[in-house]
Amino acid sequence: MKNSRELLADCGLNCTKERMLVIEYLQRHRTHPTAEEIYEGLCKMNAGVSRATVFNTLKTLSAQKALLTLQIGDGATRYDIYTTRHAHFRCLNCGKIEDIPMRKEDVMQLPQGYEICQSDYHFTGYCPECSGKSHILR
Amino acid sequence: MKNSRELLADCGLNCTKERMLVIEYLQRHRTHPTAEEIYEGLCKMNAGVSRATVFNTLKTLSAQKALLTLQIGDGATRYDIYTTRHAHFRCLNCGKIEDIPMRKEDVMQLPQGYEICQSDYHFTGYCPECSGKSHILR
DNA sequence: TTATTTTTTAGATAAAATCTAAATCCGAGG
DNA sequence: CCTCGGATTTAGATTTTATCTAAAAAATAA
Repeated sequence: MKNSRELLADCGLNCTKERMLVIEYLQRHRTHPTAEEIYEGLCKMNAGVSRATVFNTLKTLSAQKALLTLQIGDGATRYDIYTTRHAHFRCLNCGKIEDIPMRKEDVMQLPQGYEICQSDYHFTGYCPECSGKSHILR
Repeated sequence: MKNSRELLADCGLNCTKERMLVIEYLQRHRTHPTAEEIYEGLCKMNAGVSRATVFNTLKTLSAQKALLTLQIGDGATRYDIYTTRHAHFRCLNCGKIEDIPMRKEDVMQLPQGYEICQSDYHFTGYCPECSGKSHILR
């Protein structure tokens, strides 16, 4: 796994303490957190990083394709520092968002002429742990 | 194409003038509009429908799976009244959102145990019309 | 019709993200 | 190491998107 300093250098971005903290938070928390969750996590560490910086950093890194942005239908944008091809699954019962491996043959080909910069494959439903349970809460 | 009255009946929803107007707007505008765009469109028609009603109606209809909600990464949620299986493509140059047909074999299978309620396959990039053009504006 | 329930409404509120402009930091060049 | 200029950070204001509230209106049931 690339460290935060290397990752920033590869993106051609200056190395700042704030950017490193955001990257390292995402590397430690593979839960697809929102900007707000990252901000609160850093606050608890007394990192002294402002909310605007968290948003700025996430925006800058995603412009460099150093992280994925996820709009998976439960409000705020979520972020994923692992950028190798995979799909996402969100459980309607427990709320967790899981990475789903994607094989090459799972990637849909678009008609000639489209230039793809990004693709997102999202599933919503009940995960194996929640699927068997009573549906009363639904 | 089902008319708005039939569509509401099929969902077990009361038939109101406001709901019919929202459904008919979506049937006439296959551009994947936002709630705000629908509201403004109805205002121009002097439909006298409030913003809250547009949001309420969209939420009610999507809970009944009578329409798709799209979070395709450019801000507000977008809506699509055509609910047969298809993917979406958003052009970074001209901004349009296109429907992309999906064959059965394009649908990825998840591992055993997952219960899928919804799946979304979104592509972002440059459409055939914009792909050839100068990249200066990017 | 009358009663009951559902829906609509305008405006207030909340949530998510961006903007602003002043302060601070980074790092290239000396 | 030090300085300078551009890049970055910051707190708070603002904007955007969506939801909440409770009273009024409309739809449905009796």
